[in-house]
Amino acid sequence: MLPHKTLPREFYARNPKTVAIELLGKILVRRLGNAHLKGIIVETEAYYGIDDPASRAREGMKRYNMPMWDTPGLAFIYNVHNNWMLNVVAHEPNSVGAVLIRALEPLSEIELMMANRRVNNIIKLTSGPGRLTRALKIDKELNCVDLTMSEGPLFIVDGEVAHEIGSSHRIGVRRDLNEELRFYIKGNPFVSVSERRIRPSNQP
DNA sequence: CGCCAGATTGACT
DNA sequence: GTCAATCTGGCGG
Repeated sequence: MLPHKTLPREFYARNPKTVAIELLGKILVRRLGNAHLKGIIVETEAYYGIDDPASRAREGMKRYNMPMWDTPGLAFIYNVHNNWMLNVVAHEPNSVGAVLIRALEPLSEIELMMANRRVNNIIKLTSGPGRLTRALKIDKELNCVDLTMSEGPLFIVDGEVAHEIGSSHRIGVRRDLNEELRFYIKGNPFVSVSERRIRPSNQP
């Protein structure tokens, strides 16, 4: 089997919703020294620009959210309640957007991930946006890293997983759009919130 | 500088 | 189910 190829820039230069759906099954790779920590992306969320009340871009361009206006395929990383959120910049030309990586299925260097998280329950290892960044040692140092570069510390490569896709409203946001923008691989045990625990909508 | 909100998590009733 | 820890960025004084 040939080594997986990184996803090209054009992959990310599309509507965030499309990118969120197509990132499912792809493989996130974190290089730490000689080790490659890998996980299959099993859950994502799409965020738009100023028209999206749940988006970090809703208040217009600030220093911390500038990557959302930047080149598609860069990492956009910020902190929420002491947890780092890993996003991929994704939008059409002259637009704004990002995709949040919410859960991974651990693939390789699982021992290292467990050591980083100090848990021995593999289900809890990378099932959640804050959990996976801890397991893969991802923080603001990697903000704006180019995820199309296999020479870098963090990148995304093609996967070969056939899967069925589920969708729901986004998790944990205060003001959601009336649109399902969370996507996950159906039946995958590493998805952060089980299907039956999802309410039909976040709308008031 | 202090205050507050937030795309969370883990511990606990 | 409840609830607090803990950090960062934005904003007001």
